Amino acid sequence: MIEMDFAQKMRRCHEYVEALEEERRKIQVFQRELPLCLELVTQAIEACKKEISGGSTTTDYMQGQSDCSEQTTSDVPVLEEFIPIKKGSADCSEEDDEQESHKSKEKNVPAAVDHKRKSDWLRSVQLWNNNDQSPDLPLNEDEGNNASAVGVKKSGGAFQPFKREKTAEKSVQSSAVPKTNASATSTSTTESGSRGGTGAGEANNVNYSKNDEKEGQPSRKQRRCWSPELHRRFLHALQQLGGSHVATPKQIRELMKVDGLTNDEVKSHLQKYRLHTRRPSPSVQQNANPQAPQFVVVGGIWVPPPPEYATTTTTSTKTATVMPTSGIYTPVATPLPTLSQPSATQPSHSEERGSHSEGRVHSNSPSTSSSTHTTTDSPAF
DNA sequence: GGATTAATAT
DNA sequence: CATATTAATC
Repeated sequence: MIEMDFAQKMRRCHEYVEALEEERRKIQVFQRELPLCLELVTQAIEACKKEISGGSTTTDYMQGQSDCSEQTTSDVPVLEEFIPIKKGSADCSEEDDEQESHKSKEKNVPAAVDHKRKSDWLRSVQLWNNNDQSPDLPLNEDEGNNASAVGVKKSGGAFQPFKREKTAEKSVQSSAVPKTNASATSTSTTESGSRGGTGAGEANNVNYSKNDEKEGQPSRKQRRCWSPELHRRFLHALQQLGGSHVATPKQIRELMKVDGLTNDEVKSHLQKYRLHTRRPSPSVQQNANPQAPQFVVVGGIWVPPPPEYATTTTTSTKTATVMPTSGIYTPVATPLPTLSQPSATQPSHSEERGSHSEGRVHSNSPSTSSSTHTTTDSPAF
């Protein structure tokens, strides 16, 4: 009883390694943005393999993949997990609860304190607003649904067209722009439609046109929320295009297949994304090591680099200790269920994928050509 | 693509 | 009320 079969252990190890490798393939594309991440994963893989091949007796850590509690302070802060943190903010959130339990449930959470700290920085830099389908932004995923990996979107109270509660008053100025148009109707009915027939019904676009008739007050567009879902797609697109540095908003938009999404919106988001992927803390306490990014993005969430990097080695030698701390984590990058746009509701299909003004021929090779370069350089942004 | 501006959130 | 974030515009 005390110990499970070695065979079983082995199996687990293998599975883990496989999972890791898969993740590695996924982030390969982002090696520029998250070199550290890549390296860490690689190291983890190696360590695991080593462990497997070598005598695997001392492997305590494999034990339930949910143990190692106390903190893994040492190394491998590796992709803990991601799961969009929610910020119960008003605008577009309706998620409810248990994200926390979500994460912690599967694998232990080190310590309350630690956890707190983490979430702290985690939430400090999120890119999206937590809601899935924004009230007025119908993303059209086809029914295939893609609620797969990322913590299952709660399709539950999906949307409420009018949800401006607290902000309502302030944003009233935009009141002139009742974004609550048709959305109410269609959405309300298919609230669960998060995966149901989402795209179909809602043709409502975000037209908050500046001035319709009277009032030449060019009010700004209603802020659109980048839900995790949206961001996810954004990332996917980015990935397919070969990275945030080569992707162009136009292309991204097309790949995302979200109608109502404009170029500028994507552009803006991209800008922010790049900003965040760079060096968030350019000021104080600069690391001696410019190579080590301050933050990296994992599955859309920015995570801080391990303390080790701050002072110690660049090429982690001590990596040997790397271990599969956090047992199984759910991959954020889901297979991307072949999005398809059911309804082409945007007149602005001028430059679809037929005319790439830019002759960018990115070879998207996320999965296939992952071999040679593993932990390599960090371009130093 | 980057800098500003405006609206919000904290 | 000041500051930080973030999306919209310039």
